[in-house]
Amino acid sequence: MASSRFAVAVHTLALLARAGGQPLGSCAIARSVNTNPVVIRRTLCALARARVIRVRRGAGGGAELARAPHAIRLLEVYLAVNGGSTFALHPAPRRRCPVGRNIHSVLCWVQGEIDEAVRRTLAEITLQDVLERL
Amino acid sequence: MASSRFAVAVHTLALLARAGGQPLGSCAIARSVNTNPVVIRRTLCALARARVIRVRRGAGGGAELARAPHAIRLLEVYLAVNGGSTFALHPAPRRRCPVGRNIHSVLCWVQGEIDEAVRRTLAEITLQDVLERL
DNA sequence: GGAAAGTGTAACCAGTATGGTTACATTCAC
DNA sequence: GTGAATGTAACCATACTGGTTACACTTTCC
Repeated sequence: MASSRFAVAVHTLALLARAGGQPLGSCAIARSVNTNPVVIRRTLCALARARVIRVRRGAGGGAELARAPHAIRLLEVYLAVNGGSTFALHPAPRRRCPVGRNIHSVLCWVQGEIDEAVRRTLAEITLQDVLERL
Repeated sequence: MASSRFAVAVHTLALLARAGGQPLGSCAIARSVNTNPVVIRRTLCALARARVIRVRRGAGGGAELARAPHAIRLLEVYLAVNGGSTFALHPAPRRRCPVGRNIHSVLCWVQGEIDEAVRRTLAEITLQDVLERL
C-alpha cells in the first residue's frame, strides 16, 4: 500500500507558497486537502524537522515556507515524509544455499540503483516547477 | 509497507538460472527462500504470465527460465510482481480551491518522472548481472 | 492574568495489504 | 489409476495508513 503522504506534502507546500509568507493553519490546509487537521499536522512536523517549513505555535500561528519555492527540491520533501525503499528484502533466505546466502547483497545493490535514480529525478524538480504547472 | 515480492522473484529466478534447464518445484524454491510453497507459486504465476518463465504442471513439473539470463531484464520482473506506483495520490482534494483543483495533474507528472527513472534503471539490469554478483 | 487560537502528540479505530497456512481441484508422467 | 506437482480459494495474524478524539502546551491579544 503506497502512502499518500508525499502527495499531501506537495499539496501543502503549494498552498504555503501561494499564501506568500502569511502563516497558514492546519485547519485551512486540511480543508483544501480534504482531510483531518491532525493528518496535516503530522506532515507539517516532518517538513519542519527537514527545515523545509517553519511552524509557529499559539494564536495567529501556522506554517510558512522556510525558503523560496525555487530553493525547495521535491527530493527533500520525499525524504522527509517517505522514509522507506521501493521494495523490501525478504527476511531470512537460507544460509546453506549459495543463492540464499548472497542474494541480499545483490538486492541491496539493486535497491541502491533504484533509490539513486529516484533521488536524481526528484532533486531536479523544485516547488517552483510545481507552482508553474498548477 | 513495501512488499518483498520483487526480492522473492529475483531470488527465484537466480535459482532457476543455476538449475540449468532442470525444472525446479515450488517446494525446493521455498526452502531456499525460506517461505511457504504457496507464496512461491503465487510469484511463479505472475512470472509465467509475463513470459519470463515456463511452468509445467503435474508430476516431474516445475518452473524453468523462458529465456537466457542475459535476455531477462529486471524491469520485466518488477512490472510482473509489483504493479503499483511509488506514492499514492490523495483521494479527493477540494475542487473549489485553485490548488486542490489542479494538484493531481502535477502529481501525476511527478509520478511519471519517477516511474520513468525506475524503469530506465531496471531495464539496464539483467538476470545475468545478478548471477555475476552472486 | 486569562481567554482564545493554535500546534504537538498520544491513543484508538477501521480499512487494507501482505505473507503464511490449509485445503482442494486440476494436470501430467509413468 | 496413482503419485507428484501446480493453481487458486479461503482464512488468519500482522502491520501500515488515514481518520478521529482528546489533551497538554505555547503564543497572542485583551
